[in-house]
Order: sequence, then structure tokens, then C-alpha cells
Amino acid sequence: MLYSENSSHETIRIAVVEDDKTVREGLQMLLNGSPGFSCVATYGNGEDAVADLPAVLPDVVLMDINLPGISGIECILALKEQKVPIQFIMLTVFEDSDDIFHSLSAGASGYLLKQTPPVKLLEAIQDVYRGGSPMSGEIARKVVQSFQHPLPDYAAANGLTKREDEILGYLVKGYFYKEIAGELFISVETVRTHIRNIYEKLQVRTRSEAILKYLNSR
Amino acid sequence: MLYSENSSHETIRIAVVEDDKTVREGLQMLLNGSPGFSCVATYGNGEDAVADLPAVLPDVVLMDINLPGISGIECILALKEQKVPIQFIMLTVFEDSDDIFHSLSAGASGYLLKQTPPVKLLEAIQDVYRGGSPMSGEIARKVVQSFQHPLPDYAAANGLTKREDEILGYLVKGYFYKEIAGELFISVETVRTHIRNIYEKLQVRTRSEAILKYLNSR
DNA sequence: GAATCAATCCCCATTGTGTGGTATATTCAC
DNA sequence: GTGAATATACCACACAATGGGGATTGATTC
Repeated sequence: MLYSENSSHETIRIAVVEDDKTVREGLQMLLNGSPGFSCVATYGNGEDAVADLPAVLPDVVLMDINLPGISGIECILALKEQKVPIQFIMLTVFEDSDDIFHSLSAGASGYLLKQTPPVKLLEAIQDVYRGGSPMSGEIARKVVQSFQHPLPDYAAANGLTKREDEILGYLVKGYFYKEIAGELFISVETVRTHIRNIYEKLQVRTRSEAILKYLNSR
Repeated sequence: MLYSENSSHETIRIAVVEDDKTVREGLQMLLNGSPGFSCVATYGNGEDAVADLPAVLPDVVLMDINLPGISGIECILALKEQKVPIQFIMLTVFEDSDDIFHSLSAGASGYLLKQTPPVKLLEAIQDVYRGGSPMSGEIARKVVQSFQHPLPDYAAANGLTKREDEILGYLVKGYFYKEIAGELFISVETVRTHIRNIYEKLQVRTRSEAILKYLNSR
């Protein structure tokens, strides 16, 4: 992994999609003024970008999320749909969780706040160009946290007792009543009673619903 | 967001868990030789770390994954279990996808390769200390890609026909055979036949197994 | 000590599910 | 056109799952 060297051999071709004229032109100047970077196109809205980018085919696109008309996210979806081989870095003022995850799901490779210093921005572009995924620190933490199941204590949240929670575990794994009874050394009847109470508390009527409800909560 | 300034006011207390003595002592020297950083403990295995860290309570732990005895990941799980307020940065030679996701799920905040240059390592520690989540470029990309549902075409992957895939959809949502039949304007018997074939192809014997298999594949 | 709750067990009845076998019409490929 | 795959449909059996009722024990709370 190499840092801070792009220098001579290759110039990264970049396009900017940003509705604020000042910001857009500021980025353009920054890029064209930095060796190894070239701003090959700028767009003030998503529609123009979607129409034009497949022909321009830059290496990296700096994409604002909040655009008049279609959003930056929809913009990416439209271009990915056409399998245009472009990398996207989202540039936005807010670190809204939904925006972050929607952007990444849509296919963005990086996610930075607009307040990112110019040097870091250039580094990020190189990073993406080389196959990385630059993110502001807080953004990265949100992304990482999405892997850390908060484990909201499903049992407590639904008023399940320990035994019920235990049985729910087996239920979700697909065990037959018989098998659960065998595992816990209790009668099938007892298992049935517990499950009845579980369903009552979870407001479901079948095992399938219970499984879905359980899995969707984590 | 601030960069490259930790200087005087606060010293970050760090512990190192690493079985290779050379690497361990190298890190210790690096940390103690850098202003703003202090290596308060080192461990050659996970067991010692788990036993001792709750008392030492460093701000950040640099954790190797491959340790003799319990792994670095299990180590984190054990400490998180006790709700010890420590941030973890994984340090490893391999960028194995499973390791990455298991580490992050376990509660690691950062993930770096051992080949990361010292300066970047120190930056990463500061980043974690401030609430960020530093990752090597390739690692970040893997994490980001995990949001980009490849949608491996479940039907094709298992040799399901269009109709079977359609029915599997309802099955997984918890619809009764009756309801599926109603939705598709076919008889319940036909639904049953399809489901029999689906189970055969998916190598499952119950609806629960089918749901789990289906959900786990995306 | 009465009330409450968790955990245990039982009966009855109905519906849902899984598996066995079989069959027909259509379509698509060779 | 023969054969394979697909979608459709039926019968029958056995077991699993769900819903209604009720009951006992032990621990905890008030």
C-alpha cells in the first residue's frame, strides 16, 4: 500500500456533480491545479451527469447527495444500471446515517464530508482510484457500528422470560417441538405452552412470522 | 474534524496484544517514543490480556488476530462481555474477509494491516481515540462492498425455476400454502408440488430451514 | 398468608406441512 | 418427433403446529 504518490505517470480523470456553483468551481480549480489530477467535466444537476458521464467516462466522480431533481444516490443507481465503470465518492455536508448506507448500497466507494481539507480530498481520490474506500472518521465509525449488532436484548424488549427466550432460540433454528423438549429435558406440552406465550408476546401466529420478526430485529 | 494534533494536553494509553516478541517490542518502542502516546501494557497471548486489561483499562488496544490459545477476536468478545470500555484496533498480516467481519462484529473499531507505516498507525490510534474507525484502504473497500448486495441470483444458483423462485418468495414471507395458491391462482396441490421440488433443490426438509438458508445467503 | 408469576404438564380439536406416488399439457432443444 | 424440463393437478398418510381449555408446583413479592 502506497501513500502520497501519484506524481507523474498517470493522471486521474475526475468529474464533479454539485449544484452549488461556488463549490463546484472551487473543486474544479483545486483538481486542475493539482498535478496528477484533472477535472474533465462538471455538472450542476444529476440529470445532466447521468446523460453525459457514460460518454466522458472519468475515473472518479465527486458526487453531491442533495441535488435539485434526482439525488446523487439515484444518479449513481442510474449509472450503475448501465454498468458504467466509474468510481463514486459522495461529498456532503451532513453525516446522515440513512444517506451513508443508501449511498454505499447504491455503489459509492467513498464518503466524505464537504469540510474535508483539500489535501485529504486529493488523497481520497487517489485512494479510490487504487481500490480503497476513503471515509471521514465519523462515517467510518458509523459503517463499522452497523456490523456491531446492538443486540437490543430481544427477550427484555418483548417481555420474554429466560425460558421463553431460550425456547425462541431453538424455534428460530428450526428445531421441532420434540427436539426442543429433548434438549431441555421437558415435555413437548411444556414447550407448546411456552411457544404459545411467546407468540402471544411477539404478536405472531406462526413459526415463520416469529423467525422473520426475530431476524429482522438484529 | 481535526488532523495531526494530539500534542501535549492528553496522552493516549495503549496496550498491545501480540505473540511475536519482536513486533510487540517494536510497537512498544514506537508508542513510548511518540509524544502523546504511552504503551501501558503488552501481552503475548489473549488469556493474559483478558485477565489483566479490565484492571489496566487502556484507551486503545492494538490486537493481533492470530494468537496462540484464544484468538484476538475471542479476546474482544470476552472483554466486551464485561463491558470494559476499551477501543480495539485489529492488527494483522492478512486481509481475510471473514476475519474482518468477525472482528468488526465482535466490536473492533479499526482494522489495519501490520505493514501499515508507523506514522499511519499513530494517526489511526488518534482516530480511534476520537471516535473514528481507521481501516486500510483495501479493508475499507471490502467493508463497503458488503453493503453492495451482489444479489447472487439465488434462483439460478440453486437451479430453481422462475415459478419455484416466485413461490419461495412467498414461502419465506410466511404465507400459508393456501395464500400462495390464492396469490398465484393455482391449486394448493400445485403449490405443494413446487415446494417439494424447492426443498429438494435447496436440500432442506422444512420451511424454517428454507427461510434460514434463504436469508443467510444475502 | 395471599397474590403473582414462571415453569411445568395434560386434553381435545383443527389446520398446516412434508412425503410418497401419479398424471397431463406445454414448451424447448436436439 | 422424441425426450427433457416445466407447470399444472390430484390422492393419501403421517406428523407437526397451532389454539382453546385447565392444572400444579415453587419462588417471589407485597
